[in-house]
Amino acid sequence: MSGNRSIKKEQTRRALIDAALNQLSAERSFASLSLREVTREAGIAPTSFYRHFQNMEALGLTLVDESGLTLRQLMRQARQRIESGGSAIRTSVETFMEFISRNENIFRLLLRERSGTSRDFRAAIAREIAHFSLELADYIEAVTRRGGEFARIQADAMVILVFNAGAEALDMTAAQRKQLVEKTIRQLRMLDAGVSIYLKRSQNRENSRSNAGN
Amino acid sequence: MSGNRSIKKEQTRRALIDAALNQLSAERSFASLSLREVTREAGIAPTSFYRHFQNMEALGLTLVDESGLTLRQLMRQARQRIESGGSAIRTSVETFMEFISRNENIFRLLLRERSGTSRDFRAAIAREIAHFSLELADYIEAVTRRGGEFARIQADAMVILVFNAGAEALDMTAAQRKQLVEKTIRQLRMLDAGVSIYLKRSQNRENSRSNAGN
DNA sequence: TAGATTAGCTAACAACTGTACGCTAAATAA
DNA sequence: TTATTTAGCGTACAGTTGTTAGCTAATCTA
Repeated sequence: MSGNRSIKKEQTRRALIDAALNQLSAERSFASLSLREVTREAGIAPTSFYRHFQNMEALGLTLVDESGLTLRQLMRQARQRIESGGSAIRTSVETFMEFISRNENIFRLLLRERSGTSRDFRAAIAREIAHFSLELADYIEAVTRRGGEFARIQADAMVILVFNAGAEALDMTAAQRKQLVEKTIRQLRMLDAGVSIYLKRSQNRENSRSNAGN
Repeated sequence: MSGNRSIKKEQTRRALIDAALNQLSAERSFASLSLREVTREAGIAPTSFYRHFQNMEALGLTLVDESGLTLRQLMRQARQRIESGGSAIRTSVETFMEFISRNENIFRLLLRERSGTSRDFRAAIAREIAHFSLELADYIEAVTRRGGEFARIQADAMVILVFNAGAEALDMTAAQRKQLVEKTIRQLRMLDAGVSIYLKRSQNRENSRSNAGN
C-alpha cells in the first residue's frame, strides 16, 4: 500500500494534476485542455494517463475537490482574523479577494465549469458553493442569533455577491479591485441591514399574534 | 446593396447564426462548436464560412449582440407589466425567469462566455450586463427618488442576484424553480429594505451637518 | 528465489480540425 | 452586350485528437 511503487504512482498522479493546473489561464479553460497536452506537460506517455484517471472529466472533478478544500481552509483563516477583532464583512470580502488573487486559475475553473457542459462538474461545484454558504449561514446564526431561514437566505445572497465580485475582479487592475471591494462591502452591509428589518417585522407580527391570543 | 445577391448572402449568414444557436445545449458550449459543424448544419461548404465571418469568435460576438437585444426587448415588456400594476420586483424576477425558460441556450451562452477564454467575449457580455443594470438603476432612481449612487449599487446587486438565480434554475425542475423565484424575491426585498435604511442614515447625517452649520 | 502484478512505453488507428488554393456560375456594373 | 465581382464549392494538407493493443522492466508477493 505504501510501497515504492504506489509512492511513485501517487507522484505521477500529482504531476498530472499539477500539469492540468499549470495549463489553466485566462485564455485556456479546463474544457479546452486535451489529454495529450496534460500528459506531455506531466512528462508521461498519453496512454499512461489511463493508469490514473478514467478520463479528463475525472481529473477535473479531482481539481474541483481540491479547490473546495483550499477554499475551506481560507474560510478558517478568515474566521480567525474576525475573532481577533475586525469587521466580519470586510474581513471576509478581503480574504476572499486575496484567495482569488493567489489562485486565479483555480477560481476560473470553478467559475467556468459551474455552468459548463458536464452535469457532474456543475453538481460538484454547486455542492462546494452550498457547503461554503452553509458554513457562512451557521456563522451568521451564531453571531446574530437570527433564525435559520433568515441566516440561510442572507448567506446565499452574500456568497453570490462575493463570488460575482471575484469574477469581475479577474479582469481588473489592482486599483479597480480595491474599488470593487468597497462596493461589495457596501452591498453586503445593505443586505445585512435589510435582513435585520425583515427579522424585526416578523418578530413584531408574532408578538401581536400572541398578544391577540391572550 | 439590396440586390438579389446580398439578400441571398444575408440568408446564409442567418443560416450560420441559427445553426450555431441550434447546436448549443446543456452539453454543448459555443467554445466547443467547430466551424465545420456549423457549416454542415447550415448546409454550406466549410470554406464558405469565411465569406461571412472572419472566424468563429466573430460569429459568437454576433450571437452575444443578438442576445443582448432579446434581453432588452424583454425588459421593455417587463416594464409595461409593472406600469399596468403589480410588484416591480416580482414582475421583474418572473419575467427574467420566463426569458430563461424560453431561451435556455442563449442564456447559457452568456453565462459561459462571461468567464470564457476570449477577452472580447467577456468584454461584450460585461457590456450587455452593465447596460441591463444601468437601465434598472434609472428605473429605481425614477421610482424611488433614491440618489444615483444608491440606485446604481442596488441595481448592480439585484442584477447579480437575478442572473445567478437564472443560472441555478437551468438545472432545476419546474417546482424547484418556483421555490427559487420566491427565495430570490425575498433576497431582493431585503436588499431594497436595507438600501432605504442606508439612505435615511446618510440623509440624517446631512441634516445634522446642515443644522450644525446654522 | 520464482511468479504475478503493473506503471509506463511505442506504434498505430480512424476521426476530426482550420484553412489555403483555385475553380464555377450567377449576379452586377459598364 | 461585355467585363467584373463574388458566394459557394471541391480538393488537399498538415496537424491534432482519444483510445486500442501489446510489450518491457521494475516492483511486489508468496
